Amino acid sequence: MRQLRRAYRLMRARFGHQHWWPGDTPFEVCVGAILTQNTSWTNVERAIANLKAARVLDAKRMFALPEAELAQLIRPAGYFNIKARRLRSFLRMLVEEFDGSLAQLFDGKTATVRARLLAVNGIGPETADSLLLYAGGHRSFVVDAYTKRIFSRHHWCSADADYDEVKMLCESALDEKPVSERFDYWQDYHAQLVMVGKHYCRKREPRCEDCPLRPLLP
DNA sequence: TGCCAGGCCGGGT
DNA sequence: ACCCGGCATGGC
Repeated sequence: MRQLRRAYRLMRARFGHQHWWPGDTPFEVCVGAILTQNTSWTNVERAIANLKAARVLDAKRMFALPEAELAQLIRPAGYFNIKARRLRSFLRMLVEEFDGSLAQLFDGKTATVRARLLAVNGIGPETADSLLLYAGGHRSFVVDAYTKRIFSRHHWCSADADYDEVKMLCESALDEKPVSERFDYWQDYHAQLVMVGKHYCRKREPRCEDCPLRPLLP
Protein backbone atom coordinates (compact mmCIF):
# COMPACT_ATOMS: atom_id res chain seq x y z
CA MET A 1 0.00 0.00 0.00
CA ARG A 2 1.84 2.96 -1.37
CA GLN A 3 -0.87 5.23 0.07
CA LEU A 4 0.19 4.39 3.61
CA ARG A 5 3.75 5.50 2.91
CA ARG A 6 2.58 8.72 1.27
CA ALA A 7 0.39 9.33 4.28
CA TYR A 8 3.40 9.36 6.57
CA ARG A 9 5.22 11.94 4.48
CA LEU A 10 2.16 14.18 4.51
CA MET A 11 1.56 13.90 8.26
CA ARG A 12 5.21 14.27 9.14
CA ALA A 13 5.52 17.34 6.94
CA ARG A 14 2.61 18.93 8.79
CA PHE A 15 3.32 17.97 12.38
CA GLY A 16 7.04 17.22 12.55
CA HIS A 17 8.52 14.26 14.40
CA GLN A 18 6.48 13.57 17.54
CA HIS A 19 9.09 11.80 19.71
CA TRP A 20 6.51 9.54 21.32
CA TRP A 21 5.60 8.12 23.84
CA PRO A 22 5.23 10.98 26.36
CA GLY A 23 6.86 9.55 29.48
CA ASP A 24 10.22 9.79 31.22
CA THR A 25 10.88 6.07 31.74
CA PRO A 26 9.73 2.76 30.26
CA PHE A 27 7.83 2.04 33.46
CA GLU A 28 5.98 5.33 33.21
CA VAL A 29 5.11 4.45 29.62
CA CYS A 30 3.59 1.15 30.76
CA VAL A 31 1.50 2.79 33.45
CA GLY A 32 0.38 5.51 31.05
CA ALA A 33 -0.63 2.94 28.44
CA ILE A 34 -2.95 1.20 30.87
CA LEU A 35 -4.34 4.44 32.28
CA THR A 36 -5.13 5.92 28.88
CA GLN A 37 -7.51 3.13 27.87
CA ASN A 38 -10.55 4.94 26.48
CA THR A 39 -9.43 8.07 28.30
CA SER A 40 -7.97 11.41 27.25
CA TRP A 41 -4.28 11.93 27.91
CA THR A 42 -4.77 15.10 29.97
CA ASN A 43 -6.60 13.05 32.60
CA VAL A 44 -3.82 10.47 32.58
CA GLU A 45 -1.23 13.18 33.19
CA ARG A 46 -2.92 14.17 36.45
CA ALA A 47 -2.97 10.56 37.59
CA ILE A 48 0.73 10.13 36.79
CA ALA A 49 1.52 13.37 38.60
CA ASN A 50 -0.21 11.92 41.68
CA LEU A 51 1.83 8.72 41.39
CA LYS A 52 5.04 10.74 41.12
CA ALA A 53 4.14 12.89 44.11
CA ALA A 54 3.45 9.71 46.10
CA ARG A 55 6.80 8.33 44.88
CA VAL A 56 5.31 5.03 43.73
CA LEU A 57 6.25 5.16 40.05
CA ASP A 58 8.24 1.97 40.48
CA ALA A 59 7.10 -1.61 40.00
CA LYS A 60 7.69 -3.01 43.46
CA ARG A 61 6.59 0.09 45.32
CA MET A 62 3.42 0.44 43.32
CA PHE A 63 2.65 -3.24 43.79
CA ALA A 64 3.13 -2.85 47.55
CA LEU A 65 0.39 -0.24 47.59
CA PRO A 66 -3.09 -1.45 48.60
CA GLU A 67 -5.46 -1.47 45.64
CA ALA A 68 -7.81 1.08 47.23
CA GLU A 69 -4.96 3.56 47.73
CA LEU A 70 -3.75 3.08 44.19
CA ALA A 71 -7.29 3.66 42.95
CA GLN A 72 -7.48 7.01 44.76
CA LEU A 73 -4.17 8.17 43.30
CA ILE A 74 -5.25 7.40 39.73
CA ARG A 75 -8.76 8.75 40.21
CA PRO A 76 -8.42 11.56 37.63
CA ALA A 77 -7.79 8.99 34.89
CA GLY A 78 -11.33 7.64 35.23
CA TYR A 79 -12.39 3.98 35.63
CA PHE A 80 -10.08 4.14 38.62
CA ASN A 81 -11.28 0.97 40.35
CA ILE A 82 -10.92 -1.23 37.33
CA LYS A 83 -7.66 0.41 36.30
CA ALA A 84 -6.18 -0.11 39.76
CA ARG A 85 -7.00 -3.79 39.38
CA ARG A 86 -5.52 -3.88 35.87
CA LEU A 87 -2.35 -2.13 36.97
CA ARG A 88 -1.97 -4.62 39.77
CA SER A 89 -2.46 -7.61 37.51
CA PHE A 90 0.31 -6.24 35.28
CA LEU A 91 2.52 -5.51 38.30
CA ARG A 92 1.95 -8.95 39.78
CA MET A 93 3.25 -10.52 36.58
CA LEU A 94 6.17 -8.08 36.39
CA VAL A 95 7.23 -8.48 40.02
CA GLU A 96 6.57 -12.19 40.52
CA GLU A 97 7.82 -13.50 37.18
CA PHE A 98 10.47 -10.93 36.21
CA ASP A 99 11.63 -9.51 39.52
CA GLY A 100 10.07 -6.17 38.62
CA SER A 101 12.41 -5.76 35.66
CA LEU A 102 10.97 -4.54 32.37
CA ALA A 103 14.26 -5.46 30.69
CA GLN A 104 13.64 -9.08 31.70
CA LEU A 105 10.00 -8.98 30.68
CA PHE A 106 10.86 -7.65 27.23
CA ASP A 107 13.80 -9.96 26.71
CA GLY A 108 12.55 -12.45 24.15
CA LYS A 109 10.83 -12.81 20.82
CA THR A 110 8.18 -10.19 20.11
CA ALA A 111 5.45 -12.78 19.60
CA THR A 112 6.30 -14.51 22.87
CA VAL A 113 6.34 -11.33 24.94
CA ARG A 114 3.14 -10.15 23.27
CA ALA A 115 1.37 -13.38 24.17
CA ARG A 116 2.52 -13.02 27.77
CA LEU A 117 1.18 -9.45 27.92
CA LEU A 118 -2.14 -10.44 26.39
CA ALA A 119 -2.56 -13.08 29.08
CA VAL A 120 -2.68 -10.34 31.71
CA ASN A 121 -6.21 -9.34 32.62
CA GLY A 122 -6.65 -5.74 31.51
CA ILE A 123 -4.09 -5.80 28.72
CA GLY A 124 -5.65 -6.12 25.28
CA PRO A 125 -4.05 -5.86 21.84
CA GLU A 126 -3.59 -2.08 21.74
CA THR A 127 -2.10 -1.85 25.20
CA ALA A 128 0.18 -4.81 24.55
CA ASP A 129 1.47 -3.27 21.33
CA SER A 130 1.97 0.12 23.00
CA LEU A 131 4.08 -1.51 25.70
CA LEU A 132 6.10 -3.45 23.14
CA LEU A 133 6.71 -0.49 20.84
CA TYR A 134 7.16 2.36 23.30
CA ALA A 135 8.54 0.68 26.41
CA GLY A 136 9.99 -2.60 25.21
CA GLY A 137 12.03 -1.77 22.15
CA HIS A 138 10.03 -4.20 20.01
CA ARG A 139 8.71 -3.45 16.56
CA SER A 140 5.01 -4.11 16.99
CA PHE A 141 2.61 -1.75 15.24
CA VAL A 142 -0.03 -0.07 17.42
CA VAL A 143 -3.58 0.16 16.08
CA ASP A 144 -6.13 2.34 17.87
CA ALA A 145 -9.56 3.83 17.31
CA TYR A 146 -8.03 6.70 15.31
CA THR A 147 -6.12 4.32 13.08
CA LYS A 148 -9.24 2.37 12.23
CA ARG A 149 -11.33 5.49 11.66
CA ILE A 150 -8.73 7.15 9.43
CA PHE A 151 -8.04 3.96 7.49
CA SER A 152 -11.67 3.11 6.88
CA ARG A 153 -12.52 6.66 5.81
CA HIS A 154 -9.77 6.40 3.24
CA HIS A 155 -10.90 2.90 2.29
CA TRP A 156 -7.53 1.47 3.23
CA CYS A 157 -9.44 -1.10 5.26
CA SER A 158 -13.08 -2.09 5.59
CA ALA A 159 -15.20 -0.33 8.19
CA ASP A 160 -15.45 -3.47 10.31
CA ALA A 161 -11.81 -4.59 9.99
CA ASP A 162 -10.59 -6.17 13.20
CA TYR A 163 -7.46 -5.26 15.14
CA ASP A 164 -5.05 -7.84 13.78
CA GLU A 165 -6.16 -7.24 10.22
CA VAL A 166 -5.21 -3.54 10.37
CA LYS A 167 -2.05 -4.31 12.30
CA MET A 168 -0.86 -6.78 9.66
CA LEU A 169 -1.72 -4.33 6.89
CA CYS A 170 0.47 -1.65 8.51
CA GLU A 171 3.33 -3.95 9.35
CA SER A 172 3.57 -5.29 5.82
CA ALA A 173 3.04 -1.91 4.13
CA LEU A 174 5.53 -0.03 6.33
CA ASP A 175 8.45 -2.37 6.10
CA GLU A 176 10.42 -0.60 3.39
CA LYS A 177 12.82 1.44 5.54
CA PRO A 178 16.33 0.28 6.44
CA VAL A 179 16.30 -1.76 9.62
CA SER A 180 17.93 1.06 11.57
CA GLU A 181 15.01 3.40 10.83
CA ARG A 182 12.03 1.08 11.05
CA PHE A 183 11.60 1.20 14.78
CA ASP A 184 11.47 4.99 14.93
CA TYR A 185 9.27 4.96 11.82
CA TRP A 186 6.61 2.77 13.42
CA GLN A 187 6.71 4.70 16.67
CA ASP A 188 6.27 7.99 14.90
CA TYR A 189 3.71 6.69 12.42
CA HIS A 190 1.29 5.85 15.21
CA ALA A 191 1.97 9.19 16.89
CA GLN A 192 1.18 11.00 13.64
CA LEU A 193 -2.10 9.10 13.28
CA VAL A 194 -3.11 10.23 16.75
CA MET A 195 -2.43 13.84 15.74
CA VAL A 196 -4.61 13.48 12.66
CA GLY A 197 -7.28 11.66 14.65
CA LYS A 198 -7.43 14.25 17.41
CA HIS A 199 -7.40 17.35 15.26
CA TYR A 200 -8.88 16.40 11.91
CA CYS A 201 -10.65 13.06 11.99
CA ARG A 202 -12.80 13.18 15.10
CA LYS A 203 -16.21 11.50 15.22
CA ARG A 204 -17.93 14.86 15.57
CA GLU A 205 -17.03 17.73 13.27
CA PRO A 206 -14.23 16.18 11.26
CA ARG A 207 -12.16 18.80 9.46
CA CYS A 208 -11.24 17.02 6.26
CA GLU A 209 -10.56 20.30 4.44
CA ASP A 210 -7.47 21.06 6.51
CA CYS A 211 -6.38 17.47 7.09
CA PRO A 212 -2.85 16.72 5.90
CA LEU A 213 -4.23 13.48 4.43
CA ARG A 214 -6.77 15.31 2.28
CA PRO A 215 -4.83 14.64 -0.95
CA LEU A 216 -5.37 10.93 -0.32
CA LEU A 217 -9.14 11.02 0.21
CA PRO A 218 -11.04 8.73 -2.16
C1' DT B 1 -25.74 20.34 28.24
C1' DG B 2 -24.42 15.93 26.19
C1' DC B 3 -20.88 13.63 23.92
C1' DC B 4 -16.41 12.06 23.70
C1' DA B 5 -11.71 10.25 25.01
C1' DG B 6 -5.01 6.72 22.33
C1' DG B 7 -9.97 -0.18 25.56
C1' DC B 8 -11.05 -4.20 27.73
C1' DC B 9 -13.75 -7.60 30.07
C1' DG B 10 -17.63 -10.60 31.09
C1' DG B 11 -22.08 -12.24 30.24
C1' DG B 12 -25.54 -12.97 27.05
C1' DT B 13 -27.33 -14.63 22.51
C1' DA C 1 -18.64 -15.91 16.64
C1' DC C 2 -20.68 -11.58 17.58
C1' DC C 3 -23.09 -7.97 20.54
C1' DC C 4 -23.60 -5.17 24.48
C1' DG C 5 -23.38 -2.93 29.03
C1' DG C 6 -20.24 -1.44 32.45
C1' DC C 7 -16.45 1.16 33.95
C1' DA C 8 -15.79 7.27 35.51
C1' DT C 9 -13.22 11.59 35.16
C1' DG C 10 -12.49 16.07 32.85
C1' DG C 11 -12.75 19.07 28.48
C1' DC C 12 -15.20 21.23 25.01
